Amino acid sequence: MTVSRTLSAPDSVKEKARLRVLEAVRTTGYVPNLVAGSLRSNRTRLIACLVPVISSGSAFLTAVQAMSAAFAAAGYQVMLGEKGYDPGREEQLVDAILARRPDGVVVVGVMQSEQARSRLRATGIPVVEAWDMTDDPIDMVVGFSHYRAGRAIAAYLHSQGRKRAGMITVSEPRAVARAKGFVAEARRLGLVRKGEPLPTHTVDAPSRMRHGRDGVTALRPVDCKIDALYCASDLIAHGALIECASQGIVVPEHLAVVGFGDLDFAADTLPALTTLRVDSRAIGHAAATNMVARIEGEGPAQLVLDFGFEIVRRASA
Amino acid sequence: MTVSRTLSAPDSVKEKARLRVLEAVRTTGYVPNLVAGSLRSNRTRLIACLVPVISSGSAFLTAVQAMSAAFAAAGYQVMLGEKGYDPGREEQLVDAILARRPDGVVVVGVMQSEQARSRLRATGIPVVEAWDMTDDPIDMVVGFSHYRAGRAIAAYLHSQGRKRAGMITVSEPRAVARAKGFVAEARRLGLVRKGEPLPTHTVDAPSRMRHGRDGVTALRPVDCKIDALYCASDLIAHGALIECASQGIVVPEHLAVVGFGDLDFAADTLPALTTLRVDSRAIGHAAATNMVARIEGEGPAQLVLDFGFEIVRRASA
DNA sequence: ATGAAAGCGCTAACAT
DNA sequence: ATGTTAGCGCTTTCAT
Repeated sequence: MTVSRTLSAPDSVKEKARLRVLEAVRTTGYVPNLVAGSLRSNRTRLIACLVPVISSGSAFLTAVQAMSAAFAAAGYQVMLGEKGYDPGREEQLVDAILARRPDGVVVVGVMQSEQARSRLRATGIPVVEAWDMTDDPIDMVVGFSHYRAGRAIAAYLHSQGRKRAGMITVSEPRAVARAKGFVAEARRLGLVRKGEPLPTHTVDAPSRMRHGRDGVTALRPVDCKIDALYCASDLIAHGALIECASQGIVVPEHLAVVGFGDLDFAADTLPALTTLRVDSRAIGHAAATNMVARIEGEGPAQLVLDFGFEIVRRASA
Repeated sequence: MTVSRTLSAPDSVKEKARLRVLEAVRTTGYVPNLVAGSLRSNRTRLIACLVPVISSGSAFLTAVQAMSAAFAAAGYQVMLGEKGYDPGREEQLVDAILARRPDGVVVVGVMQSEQARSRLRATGIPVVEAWDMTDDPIDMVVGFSHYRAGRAIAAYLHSQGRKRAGMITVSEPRAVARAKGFVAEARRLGLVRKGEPLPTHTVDAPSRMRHGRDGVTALRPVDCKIDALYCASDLIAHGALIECASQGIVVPEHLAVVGFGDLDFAADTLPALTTLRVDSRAIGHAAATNMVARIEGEGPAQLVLDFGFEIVRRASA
């Protein structure tokens, strides 16, 4: 017990005993067995973090990074799981995760599978859904509304005097929500021809610059007379800028281009990219600190944090 | 015991008993406690994966993704740890990790701290150092030589008739190794003026497109008469291409630009980026499968896998 | 094919 | 401030 106390609550041990213990720890190379400790105390100090995919250019990576740093600082380790975009996989993953008895689960993006959601809820374990808003949270939510983000982009383009909108979007739940918001607002503001669909090019996640190039080629902005293009990610938008340059379409004179995410290259494209910024670092940090507070019993019983977003106006729109 | 067997070795249980167990599992919502199982069996089915940083645009992310998929398929969960670029942090992290008794540790890039290395070695736990080669491995190594990669890029530029080389590099161990190789070979081949240093712009990790733009501005390729530029990452190279375009420096006529990593946007820049490709997916997969084989007792006693690299010739050089 | 006994290495709870 | 006892929920081992 004196060893245990020395390592977990040094102040409760007299200096003399503590020094003897630390000396013995050093000479023997003793490393405590957290597996045993976890079994007894029913606390693993493990957090499961479920992400859609591990891929560069995903805007949420920054949130994951901020989160993992904040958790590490509080003495928690992060276990990573890839949900993929398949609900069946989610259920398996949730069971594999729960078997390890994490002290908390962070879901980046909402969990699709209803069965997985109810399984999580049933355990009573703290859950943060990060990077999205939902009407029916499992537990805590920290993020922003993708639907409203899409609307804000359409409104911005309209406010800049644009007349006809097009978009390149991704078949991934958050991007779909943004696309819906974009279309709804674009239609409301007259950026879409009556009775016609909004010119759209849809690609599979995860986004790549290639998709932006292909999207511009497929949409043929000159022919279909659009003067504003929303892209579901900055990576796609960057590809669109490049394709425009190579086709002689002048941005923003002929075509305004808006991205999403304000990734760290957005200010350095030609022309600099107008985009929607989300404070990923803050979201990740808040997800972690609220989770830790909840676990350690000082947390909020309920929590819905909407961090919102802002349009970053640069040269491309 | 029949429950335990049903869940871990179903074939050793008669069908009747098995069905009863599975039915009970379903109705009670029983989720086995792997913490207890791990304590008794001394196997956690956890793999610790230590990465330099979680950041988009790092070429090794693809390796991490392939690895985590292969581990998941084999029934192992991945615990993520950020080493940062600070050796002190490495030691703390290694202790925190070892306390969880992972069945294996994957280090992306070699471990800097000698103390951390010997601590890992002392435990006898399987270790894979991935994404690099080293003369003094802790255990297994799967990767390629960054030094040779740097040399290959210099040799390629020389073979294309280039006369004077410059570079934009990053203060991160792997990039430093490449830079050394690049300088050595460039000097040997006469791409550097006698008695002068190779024109170099150095930035902090992780790389960003901004660094490429700043690097071109700082190096002033026209004034210092370089006609070949090596960039430590594709992201930096892309920034360099953009800055060249905005300054009217024509690539490749005035300046050949080579990147590193062959990230998925490399073919889509203007002009398309010549770069050095590493088969990250294969490296990640091999790291995982060899680790699993070793853990499960069928693995190689020793292992050094050099996956090499290839120059992908595109328009920029 | 199934069951009984023991114990993995800690820490909660209680005693001194 | 330190020590004693018991037990977390499994799996190994041995018995039937």
